[in-house]
Amino acid sequence: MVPVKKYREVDENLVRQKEAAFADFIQRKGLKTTRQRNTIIATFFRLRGHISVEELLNQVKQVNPRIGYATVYRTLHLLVESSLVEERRFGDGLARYEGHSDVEHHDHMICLECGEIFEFFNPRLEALQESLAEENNFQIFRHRLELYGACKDKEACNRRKARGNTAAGAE
Amino acid sequence: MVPVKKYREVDENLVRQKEAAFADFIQRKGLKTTRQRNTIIATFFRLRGHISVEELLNQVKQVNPRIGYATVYRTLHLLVESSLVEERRFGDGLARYEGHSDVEHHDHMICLECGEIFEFFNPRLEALQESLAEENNFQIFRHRLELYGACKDKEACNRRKARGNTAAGAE
DNA sequence: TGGATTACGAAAACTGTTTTCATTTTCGGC
DNA sequence: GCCGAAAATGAAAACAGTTTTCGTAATCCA
Ligand SMILES: [Mn+2]
Ligand SMILES: [Mn+2]
Ligand SMILES: [Zn+2]
Ligand SMILES: [Zn+2]
Repeated sequence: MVPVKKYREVDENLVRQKEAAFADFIQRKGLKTTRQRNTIIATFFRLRGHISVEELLNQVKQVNPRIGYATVYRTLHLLVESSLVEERRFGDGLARYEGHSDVEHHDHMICLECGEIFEFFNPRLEALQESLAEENNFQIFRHRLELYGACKDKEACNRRKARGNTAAGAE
Repeated sequence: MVPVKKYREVDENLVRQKEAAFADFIQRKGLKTTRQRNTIIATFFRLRGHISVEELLNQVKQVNPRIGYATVYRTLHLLVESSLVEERRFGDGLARYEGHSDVEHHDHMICLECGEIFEFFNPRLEALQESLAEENNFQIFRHRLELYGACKDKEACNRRKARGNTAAGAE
């Protein structure tokens, strides 16, 4: 398995690069730069993991309490459209978002006990998918692979469960 | 690629087998046999593909128009709990259900143009997932793999698009 | 067959998300 | 700097799919 690059600390250079890329996107689309959007993306890109709308809004409100749900939703849609962010759905009913500046394409293993999400990437798996698509005369745009199960390390798993992990926290 | 077994016609023996299995499940759980549930499962098991609640209800109502949403939802939950049926979500916002009496475990390729869903199964892919989980000290209970893209056979794809396929129809 | 238990169906409630709409902000041209 | 068209905001309403409630009806075992 190829380990997925992980950042425990926020890489400020990367964040600024992302912010600039989003500004570009906004410009290209003829949209306007706003204080709220800046706050939202600045906050989002400094969060790790798989962030729900509510989690993001809570953080955002600490900077500017007047920002509401609608603007967060709208900004996330723009981030997805700009390809700076990907939407995930792990089956708990909420959309989660992850900036993939710091993690290239990857898939997920989700522990149903403790909520931990492990990220992985394997080139053979990707290649195999391509060859299966080929056989079927099908062209893949994107894919989604999720392995649901449980940690085998029960101590670590229980510890996480105890402190109430959610599906949000990857590593 | 290992082709997934497909039934164009309903296999009445299989359906009756499923009905019996569900009756068993109901019994074991101490629940009651009802006319409505019988109608719903009899209808469901005779449908092919990836069925939404609304599609199922429409069919069911042709047999007994008094049956409502709630009972269909409740019965589908029981079917899933009994492992006779699996719930799918292909990202169009609705849950879809498929009885896997006639199709063993399989994954999906979804054409975003025409809505066609191709089913496939590949042992190497399954094995590879297992070995990746192993490496990660993770035990897989179930998984979900979806390839989103487009048919390369554009004539066939357009034909299907023209007659308004939905994500429901797999082959 | 009585009666505790389970199921039903219509409607209300819920959840996450999107839309509406009145108001405010942005920003290119003057 | 100011104008004004265009875009964005936020509160609230609307929405879609699903779940729950609650009064009534059906099931099924002793
Ligand atoms: Mn991830
Ligand atoms: Mn299928
Ligand atoms: Zn765990
Ligand atoms: Zn197609």
